[in-house]
This record gives sequence, structure tokens and C-alpha cells, in this order.
Amino acid sequence: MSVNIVWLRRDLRISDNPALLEASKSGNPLLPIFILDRETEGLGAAFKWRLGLSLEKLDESLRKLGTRLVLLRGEPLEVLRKLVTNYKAKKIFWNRLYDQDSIKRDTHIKSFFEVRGIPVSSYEGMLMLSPWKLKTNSGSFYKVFTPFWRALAREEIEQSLPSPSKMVSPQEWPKSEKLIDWELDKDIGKGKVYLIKKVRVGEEAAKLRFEEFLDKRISQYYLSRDRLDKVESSNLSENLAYGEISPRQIWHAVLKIYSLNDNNSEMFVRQLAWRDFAWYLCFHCPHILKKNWKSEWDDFPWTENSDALVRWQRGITGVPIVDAGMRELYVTGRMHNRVRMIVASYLTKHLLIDWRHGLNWFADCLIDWDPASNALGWQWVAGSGPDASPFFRVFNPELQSKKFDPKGVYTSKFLKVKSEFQCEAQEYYDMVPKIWRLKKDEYPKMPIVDLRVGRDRALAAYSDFKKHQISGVSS
DNA sequence: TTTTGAGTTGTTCGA
DNA sequence: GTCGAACAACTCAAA
Repeated sequence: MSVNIVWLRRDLRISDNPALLEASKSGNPLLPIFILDRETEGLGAAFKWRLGLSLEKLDESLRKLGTRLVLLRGEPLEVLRKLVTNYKAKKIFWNRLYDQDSIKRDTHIKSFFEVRGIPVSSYEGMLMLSPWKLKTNSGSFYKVFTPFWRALAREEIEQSLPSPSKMVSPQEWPKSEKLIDWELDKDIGKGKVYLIKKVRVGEEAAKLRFEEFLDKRISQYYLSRDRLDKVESSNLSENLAYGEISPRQIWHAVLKIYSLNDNNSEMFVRQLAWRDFAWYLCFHCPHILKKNWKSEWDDFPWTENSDALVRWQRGITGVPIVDAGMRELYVTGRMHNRVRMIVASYLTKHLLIDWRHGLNWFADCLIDWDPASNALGWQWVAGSGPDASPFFRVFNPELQSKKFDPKGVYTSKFLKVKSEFQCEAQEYYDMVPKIWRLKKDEYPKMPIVDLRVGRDRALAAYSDFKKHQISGVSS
């Protein structure tokens, strides 16, 4: 019997997993593998740690179904080549990834095996719609979200798939490495003590989380999603990041109950579409992950201010909402979407620090890190991204606090600035690393940069920059 | 080809 | 307190 290899990557689930389902259909023995390569080892501390939990959970789930997950380490091509040779594998299956490096690697591996008579089949398991499927009337790709969204909403999104009904084990299993030896938690150190309290790991947990959201919170989503003092968002980004749930599953489950005419559910699936849009842009324009989407921004005079950067990272800028957000990020591995915009705006506008410094810190801290969404978000706020967003749209942290956290519930939960505390707030505060902790009255009395001054300075910098560009072009 | 309307998430100022 | 205009000009997408 020939063996089918299923190479799992960012699709750590059993249901709606096209590669896994197709590979199991033939009735041939199935070899589900995960490969730790150098690139994965270099990913962010929180993401890597959380990845380990996901792998553990996936293995558990597979074992309940009579099979297992094989963990292997090395360069993917080499690892696969050995498996093909040693275990008489005849076919390879995977779900596609859309960053440039993965595409390059996968294309190479695919052609390597196909000329040797080993077919490789790849599937859409990550997005609602593969990136090449949507085009404007003139045949180019969308650069603006709203038209993209309208086009996507017109499409028939493929139904999500069932779990494989049976998975046949190979006669002999390759030796799996031990997760513990991969030390996926080594960069996070003691941070995991904080993070563990908030994660919901694996496919089952993701489903429960989603059902709870559908049941209790989606009906208020449109109005409450921006509120920081309530827990109204779905929190599914964490599970989506590892593929523990698929966007198609979410899309169809929502639309089974609600229609797109309903404000709440429309707004929610719109957010899913943003995730698709980020990967869509990444596919059509790979440089978006690391470079300014608008190349003229390459000349923007960001300041190098490592002291301010560190204070931003540790949440001691002296701007309460910013600092609360940065501490939420550190102790929970996530941050409310609106606060992401506020802290990003403060870094790039008030502090005039290059958005890539912020992007990298987020990549190191987020357990829901998604390279495409992260890059799109940062570029959007910075003004270098694919959006007509004018630079003068500078978030005012105080005003944002008033609007979205009027009683300061969020801020005091993560930041110790007052003497009175709720229990939960104290708990969060205690999670912050000791060297970050502030003694009594040590919280900055003045922000690093005064809000008014910072805003004016940012506007001036932008206006200068524009002037130079115009004179630069004409001279 | 040209034209037209619109563009996730904002802020401030003055009426 | 609320509301609309101004902030500035450009690119995108569809008609």
C-alpha cells in the first residue's frame, strides 16, 4: 500500500481541511506531518510557544481517531525526500500558503517531486477565496477594501468540508521528534505563565469559542465591537492564526443564521474578509510584508529613538491607554483591535518611529500573529499602506479613551496608575515582568511626547515630506 | 477613454 | 453638547 503524506502547516485542524480529506479518500495509509524548519524557529516568541500547544492538541485529536501527528525537523525538501524514500510515499498533499517565501519553497518542492513521479496536490485551506479569483473589471487586482469586499460578497464561498471518515495508519510510523525537544517556549521564558491563562487551544476550543460568540455576542457586534470595557469581539484571531478553525467554517455558520443585510453579522464577516484581503494583497504584492506599500514612503524621515521605543514596548509612555494596550499585549499575547490602532498611531505619529519597529514587536508578542494582517494594519496606520488614509488622521489617545472606554475600565485593568484596584487588575499587573514594574508614584507624570505637540510635529513632518517630494520630482 | 464618486476605524474648530 | 466643514490631494474602480 502506498502512503500519502499530508504536510500540515497553518492548518492545524481536522475538519474543513481539504488536503487531509483528499489524502484520506483513497483509503491509502496516511502520514500527517509537521516540519520545524529554520524559518519557523525564527518566528516570534509568543507565536512559537502557542504553536507548540496547537501541535500537541492536534496530535491528541488525531490519536483519538486512531492516527497521529509526526513531528520532523529540518529543511522541508530534505525531510520530505527522506520520507518518500523510506516509507514508499506516493503522493504529497498540503494546503497552500501565500507569502512569497512559502510560495517559492512550495513551488520548488512540487516540481522536484513531480519530475520524479510523485504528484503533489495543493488546496485552498486558509482563505475563503484563493487570491487569484477576484479581479477588477479591468483585470487587475483590488487595492481598496470596499470594492474587494463587494466582489467577495457576490462570490459563492465554497462549503466547508467534513472531517475524514477514516484515516488509515501506515504499517510503520517514522520516528517522531518530541515536542519538548523543540523548545518552542525557550524564547518566551516566564512569559508563558501569563499567557497560558488566556489561550484556547485547538479545534474543539475554537469551535466552542465561536459558538459562544454566535450565541451571545454577535447580535451586539456592530455597536460593541469597539468597546474596550466589554468583551464583545470573537477572539477567533488566535485560532485562525494556526488554522484551528477555517474562515469558510465561520462564514457559512454565520450566514446560516443571519444574512449580510444584518448589520451585526455583516460587520463580523467583513472582518474575516479583511483577513482574506491582507493575504490577497500579500499574494499580488509580496513586498507589503516588509516594505512600504507606497515606495515614496521609503524617504520618510523616521526618527531613531530607542529609548522611546523601549518605553512604548514596556507601556511607560505616560499615555494611559497606550500603556494599557502595550501591557495587554505582553500579558495576554493579544490586544483589542482598536487599541492596536491607538498604540500604532502613537508610535508612528507622535513618536515618529518607523512602523516596522512596531510590526516586529507585535510579531514577537502576539499569539494571534498573522503576517499579512499585521503588515496591513501597521501600514494602514502609518500611512504608507494601500489606503487613501491621510497622514493627518492622527488618533488622539485621550479622545479614544473617552469614546471607547469612558469609565477607564480597560485602562485600569492593565495599568496600575490609581491606588484602587479591582482584583483582576491586580492580577494582570502582577504578570508584568519585574523590571517593568513601577513603584508608587513612578508612573510618568508627563507623556514622552505631549499629545498636542506630537500631533503638530507629525503633521509638520508629513507636510515637509510632501513638499520635498514635489520639489524633488520637479527638480 | 473619460468621468465620477468614493475611500474601515480621525480630529479640531467654530457655529 | 452637537453638527458640519476643513484638513489636501490622489488613486482606485466602475459606469
